[in-house]
Amino acid sequence: MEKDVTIYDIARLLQLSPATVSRALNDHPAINSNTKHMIASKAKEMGYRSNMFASNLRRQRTSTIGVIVPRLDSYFMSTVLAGMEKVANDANYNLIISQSLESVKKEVANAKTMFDSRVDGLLVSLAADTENLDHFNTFFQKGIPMILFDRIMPQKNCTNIVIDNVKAGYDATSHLIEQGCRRIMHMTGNIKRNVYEDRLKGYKLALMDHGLTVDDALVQLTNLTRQDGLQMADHIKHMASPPDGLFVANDFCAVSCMGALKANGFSIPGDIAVVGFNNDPVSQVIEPNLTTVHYPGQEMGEIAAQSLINHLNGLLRINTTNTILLNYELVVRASSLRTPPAESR
Amino acid sequence: MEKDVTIYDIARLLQLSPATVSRALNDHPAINSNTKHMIASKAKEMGYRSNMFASNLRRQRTSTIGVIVPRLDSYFMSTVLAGMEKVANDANYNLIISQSLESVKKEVANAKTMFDSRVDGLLVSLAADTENLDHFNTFFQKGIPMILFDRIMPQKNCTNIVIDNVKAGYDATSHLIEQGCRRIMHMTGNIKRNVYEDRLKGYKLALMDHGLTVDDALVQLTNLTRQDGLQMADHIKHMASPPDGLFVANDFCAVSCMGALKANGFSIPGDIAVVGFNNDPVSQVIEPNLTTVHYPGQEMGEIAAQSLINHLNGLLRINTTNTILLNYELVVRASSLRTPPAESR
DNA sequence: TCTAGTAAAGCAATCGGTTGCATAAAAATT
DNA sequence: AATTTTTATGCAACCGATTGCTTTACTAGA
Repeated sequence: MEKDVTIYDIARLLQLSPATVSRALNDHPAINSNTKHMIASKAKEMGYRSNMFASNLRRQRTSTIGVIVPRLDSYFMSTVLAGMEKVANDANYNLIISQSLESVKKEVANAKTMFDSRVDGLLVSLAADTENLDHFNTFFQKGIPMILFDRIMPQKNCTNIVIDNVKAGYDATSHLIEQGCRRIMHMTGNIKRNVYEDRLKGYKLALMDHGLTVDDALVQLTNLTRQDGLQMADHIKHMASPPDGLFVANDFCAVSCMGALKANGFSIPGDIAVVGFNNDPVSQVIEPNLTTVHYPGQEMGEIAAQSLINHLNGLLRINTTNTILLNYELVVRASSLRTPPAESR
Repeated sequence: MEKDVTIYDIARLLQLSPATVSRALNDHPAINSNTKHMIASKAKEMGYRSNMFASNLRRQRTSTIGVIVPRLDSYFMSTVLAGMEKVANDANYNLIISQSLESVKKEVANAKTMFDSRVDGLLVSLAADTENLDHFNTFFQKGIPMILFDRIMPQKNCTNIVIDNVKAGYDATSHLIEQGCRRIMHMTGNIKRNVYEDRLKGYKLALMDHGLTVDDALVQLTNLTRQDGLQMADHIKHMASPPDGLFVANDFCAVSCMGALKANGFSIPGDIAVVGFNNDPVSQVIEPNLTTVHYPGQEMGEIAAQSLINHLNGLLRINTTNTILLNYELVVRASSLRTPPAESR
């Protein structure tokens, strides 16, 4: 357990002052480039590593970014984090990641922890039942930048990164209509969350644009769990006139519902055509494969992290409320395809 | 953007020395309890938060634990991390989480980052192709404790936390045998990893104990991806005498294989009984529901984190190579049940 | 009353970089 | 040759909490 090498050790060996060593290692312009090289190689030789705590203490910043997400256990979130990690590593930032498990209470606690850890900035995707951003006020007051992604909420001085969920919901619903569906059910999550609210909006718009009426009985708000999917299948079974199309705002729930529907004798897509959301791997496990909306997690993570870091480095200002929209893609698979695909020439 | 409150501010207002304030806040015995209360309430009133960097710098420790896992996007890993987070928060430790994405290269990079961040300890689950622990040598040399969980590798001075994969594999295979299977195929991952190696061992032992011979053609090493599952189904379809039982070391892969088998006209469990591993939620999506091995992620995370923290606090020594075994459970579902369940009275 | 003992609090050094402000040496200008 | 400018480096204070050692103020025992 040898002692750590410090800039003082390097300075002593090279007959220089610690100040010079510090500047050299930070590539300060006032240092002669020969000196820099000499110091750099000596540092490497001695196995020097900068003491982040001394540095942070003096600089009053931490090179740490806090990340709060509802859950880690989705393919989507995993790719988001991979993207963030990549960017953060390249920029010499650390990530502190925590999950709210969809509860405001835990989100509040996480925010406090992040604050006490003095993160330089925050990347957040909101829990299901978060009503407001009051628990982030300490950050706003201190001018600590925060970026919301995917599960967002309008907020002054806060960049949002998201896909156009209204349009995506519109496309998904329109696709079902084009496949001949006329009674389309929409199953979604807590509409406090933009992602669900907007998909619902898109659903309604698509119906209206195609001359269909919105039947409130066909809009079902749930928690989108496996259990909810099963219950919905049961509900559909007992409906006087069941839907002929089903748009679920989450693949996993869609898939569990499909399984139960099949077990109850519904044919998919014959009786009911189904579209999910997120392009979770499970969508390719179920038979028939699930039509879904894909959007780029890795890219969303990279952009979120990069925007935050750029802002921290003064390269970009997040002073005006601004929103970055990413592209999505409707991935059509068998669960919704009633017409044979158009001939490809 | 007000300035932060420091112990000097508190000291000045209360006409005390910073030393006393520091000791009081750390509940030092030499401080009068009235003084402690007075300081504590003043600190709260002023919104004081300790500067971890000053503290870390002085104490030469970071109150940070590094976590390296292959991937974040499994239900299992998400629960593990939830458990770690809980324990770490309660003990005032921070977590730095990174994923190796199953690549040694990234694992090495992550280890370096963790080292430079001066984590107090490390919790690691190894990537698929990690051959040795050389990239953690810097930690061993410095005496920084490390605990391996789930994907482990024997190592001096390193606690391992794991389930008895041999026994679990044995139980899964025995269950299939009890259901009347005689040609049981085993599909597993890279047997560099204990989890796969051991499950394979258990599989072989069970066969032998029940008087069945091990047929190498029935042991398939793959990456356990969706694609691998599909290919395996195809392979089985073309076998002269297909297996009547299938034990897959991963639920997701098992499920994709099942789907393809069904599409090829195999009945499950009639023609082939299937058992998976991990109790992933997807096991309850597929029809028939998948028999699988459940083990407690949250608990594994809690125990790993708690053991590490105890060691850091000197309450527990990880000096001898020791292994903590957690319980698992074979969850029998329809995919393997050929006999009606015994009457429950 | 005097001294030893104890409880409570303060002094000052320390952890390892960073940075504003000198300073010294070399180069350029007059 | 004298002066200004540029380049390269050093000095020393600072960031905020911690802690070994002292000091002060009481209390108890002789």
